[in-house]
Amino acid sequence: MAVHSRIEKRDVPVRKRVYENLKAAILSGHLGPNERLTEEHLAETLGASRTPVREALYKLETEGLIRPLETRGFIVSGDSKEEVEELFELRAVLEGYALRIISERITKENLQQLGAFIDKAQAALEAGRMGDVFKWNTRFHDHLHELVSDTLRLYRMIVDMRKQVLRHRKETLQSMEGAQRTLDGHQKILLALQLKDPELCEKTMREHIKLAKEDALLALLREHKQ
Amino acid sequence: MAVHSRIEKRDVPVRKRVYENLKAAILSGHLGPNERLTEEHLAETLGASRTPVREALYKLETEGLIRPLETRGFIVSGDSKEEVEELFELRAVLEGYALRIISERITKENLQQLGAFIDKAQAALEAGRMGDVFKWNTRFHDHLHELVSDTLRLYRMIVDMRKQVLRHRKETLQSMEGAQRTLDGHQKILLALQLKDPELCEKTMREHIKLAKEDALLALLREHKQ
DNA sequence: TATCCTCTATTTGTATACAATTACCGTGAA
DNA sequence: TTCACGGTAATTGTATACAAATAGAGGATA
Repeated sequence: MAVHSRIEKRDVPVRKRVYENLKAAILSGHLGPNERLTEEHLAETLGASRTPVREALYKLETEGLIRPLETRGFIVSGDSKEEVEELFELRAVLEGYALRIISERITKENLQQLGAFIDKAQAALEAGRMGDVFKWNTRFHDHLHELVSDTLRLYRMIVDMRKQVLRHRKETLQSMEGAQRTLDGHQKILLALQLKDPELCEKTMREHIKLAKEDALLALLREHKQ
Repeated sequence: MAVHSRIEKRDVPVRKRVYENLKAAILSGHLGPNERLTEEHLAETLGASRTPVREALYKLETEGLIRPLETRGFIVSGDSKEEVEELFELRAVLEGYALRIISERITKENLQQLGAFIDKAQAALEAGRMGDVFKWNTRFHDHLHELVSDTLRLYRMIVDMRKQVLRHRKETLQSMEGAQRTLDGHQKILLALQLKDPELCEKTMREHIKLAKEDALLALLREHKQ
């Protein structure tokens, strides 16, 4: 056992482990918004020294997941209406642009693959397996993202934002109507891609994400009302 | 003298100073592409310990200014044709979107101010004071950026990219035709804003930055030919 | 009782120490 | 000459130490 953990430590840098743990804790909601973070405490909790913790904190700061307090420490960024809105707006812009690029380089195989994901999600929806709907929808987007993975900056930004969005999306997909709307959106995206119309692609993706934004905002509202 | 420098140190954190210095060195070309960076060496040069240097390095990495070597150390990211292209493309998308937002909230005073910047740049151009042309053009963009400074993510991204772009723009504006084209672009942007047409605003800004991209690529080509 | 001041406990910023990893150089054998 | 091997120097990852800054509590004074 001791040996095993030592091997793990050798392979994965502590800094990385700390970073991933913190990020997961924030995105999963384990560390709630406005929670205060101090280096010492985190270091203890995560079983590391302050050095890697700081590095993780600074990285999370540049990603906007936490923000520095005026004087000392950080707090987890809240998900105010404005912030959620901004996040989705930016996603809409970036993913819209990405789809424009994609439309110019997509192959028949890619289109088939995307279609297959939609079909699987649709089948899952009809069978009421919401977990699977989520899974195939995720695959759909992942497949699209892969297609711009060479455009490194864009790719990074999109993947990053998508991760942040996940914390506002758990509940959204739990409603059948929401899920059906998402699927319709994917269908439209596929159509735009098949037409190879960059302009339409960009527009369609923007609208798709705008819809997701509305859902997320509604969910947020419900959450705050409780 | 010693006292003075000590006061400076007290106000500005070393980490920040190191970061700014490194960034400036890279953007100004003092640290050329493919230059190898080691913590120890940088720490010595900048008169700091390794801790703040590391922090600065990691930050620069997330910004894409440097990239980690396979095993150890970092190198300054080169400005390959692809990277420059990508940078400008993304700028076009983000600033286009920003102008769309701006068009919905801009005031008469803002429009007048922007017009004044254009006039001053034009006058400077006709007088052959290229330095001033650059200055007023910068003010023009800065003024626009201020108008989205509440949209924090977007604002940060734009400001960041703009800084990175500067290293590809020094020579561009030295040609009279290039400067005149830039000014024409600004005039068009102002017009689109006056019309309060979001669609047109986005399109116009994209085109404006696409032009800047062409200039930058030409400059890059010249540079590589030498 | 309210306010200001001081002292202490936290907490962060920076430097440094140490271990582990990797590159680099030289030497020897085929 | 070339390749392989071993050892040393360089470099990084992490922990820790220490100083500076700050918040917060408690006491003194009005």
